[in-house]
Amino acid sequence: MRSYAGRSAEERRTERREKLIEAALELFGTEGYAATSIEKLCATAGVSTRNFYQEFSGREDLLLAVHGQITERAVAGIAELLSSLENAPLAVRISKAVTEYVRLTAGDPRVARVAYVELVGVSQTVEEHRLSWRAKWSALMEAEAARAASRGEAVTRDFHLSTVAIMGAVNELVYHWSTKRTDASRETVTAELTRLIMALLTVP
Amino acid sequence: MRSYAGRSAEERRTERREKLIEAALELFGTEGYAATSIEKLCATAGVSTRNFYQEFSGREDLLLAVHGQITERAVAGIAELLSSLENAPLAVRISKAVTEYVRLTAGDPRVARVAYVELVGVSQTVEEHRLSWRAKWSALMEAEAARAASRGEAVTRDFHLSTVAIMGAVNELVYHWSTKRTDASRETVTAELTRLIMALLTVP
DNA sequence: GCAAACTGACAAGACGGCTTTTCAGATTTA
DNA sequence: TAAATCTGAAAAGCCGTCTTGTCAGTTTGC
Repeated sequence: MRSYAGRSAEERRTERREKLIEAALELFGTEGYAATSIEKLCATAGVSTRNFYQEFSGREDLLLAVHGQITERAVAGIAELLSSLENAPLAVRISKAVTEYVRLTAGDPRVARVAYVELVGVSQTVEEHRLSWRAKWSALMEAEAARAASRGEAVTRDFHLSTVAIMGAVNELVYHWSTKRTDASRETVTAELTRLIMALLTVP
Repeated sequence: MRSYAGRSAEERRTERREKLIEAALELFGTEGYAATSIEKLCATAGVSTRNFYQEFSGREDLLLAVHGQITERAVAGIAELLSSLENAPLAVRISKAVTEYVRLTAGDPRVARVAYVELVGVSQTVEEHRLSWRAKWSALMEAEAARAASRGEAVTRDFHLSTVAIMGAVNELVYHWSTKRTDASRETVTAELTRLIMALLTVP
């Protein structure tokens, strides 16, 4: 491996990888995963098919990479936000977390589509990836609920099913809003979700 | 067209159609839509590929037929149930409707998988079909909410976003439970959903 | 300047599924 | 019984995609 065009081999690989992930976000997020061939991906990224197979084992691998990037950003953003609101009241923590989540995932409609539509039902492998992320989100929310309960801000009960329901509600609403923004303002959407989550945490 | 093997042409066509829909439910619901070829479908149904193309324009057409059957049964079941509970209190109507919905869609895990996973993100056409059904459910729920409000059983506000959130919550939880029944009893699931819906209808 | 390494573009083989056609055999009607 | 009709099974052509291999041209290190 030798440097080339002023860049090291490592840099060239990383750059190609990023260009392919960007192209995947664009194509998977607008035309759909099923309708996107590897040739289209490479043409959009300005990369040869040979390069493609140097970075990814196939189209599915690229899909997982795109989703991984999206979700890692979202998890990191929410975790950082919550830790910065250490002593804020529950309603504020929930409201700000929801607002940030909506911003991160629905800010770009392509992101929402990849995360909530294109990733679903692709294959056994992708499905396992999807469900494992879902479990992580669920655990994060259960921890937050337990914290609220211990501070007397929420009732004490098993919140596992509640977190699953919340994920469904949040994702469906975020996707709905990302496709039909005329339906309501962003504030209305976050208010609706905050109301739902607060209700689940405080109603016995 | 002539009768054959004691059956009219119409009967033979209907029977083949039903056998194909049953095979599709089995294969789409266990191995997945993407992994199911037309040959597999025909072999499972005990029908030739020639017959297949006499009944359906392609694999996607069959998927829509399966989902149509599932959803029509669910809508009809819920509508009938609600009209039979004309004067029952809201909590009872919601609870029984949720119970019936869970029974209809999660009773058979294959049904849940086809409805909530395999139908998502297949193609533009299928997506339109899916979103139009979602809009119908939303309208049904909005009407029910308006009815409850006029009887003083719910607050008066725009419930559109709430119905979208409810659909997400219900579908996610039903699917979750249909795959991991050990997590909770059916009663726990319906109780969780009833709580969520009642909270959204009564919290301002 | 030169050999070695790397590049993108292109092509070609492999593969699998879709869709139509063919065909021999079974069943019905006259 | 004979002709017409319908049947399932098999095959064959078609198509698009994936994946690997080749190649001439460019850049690098010495």
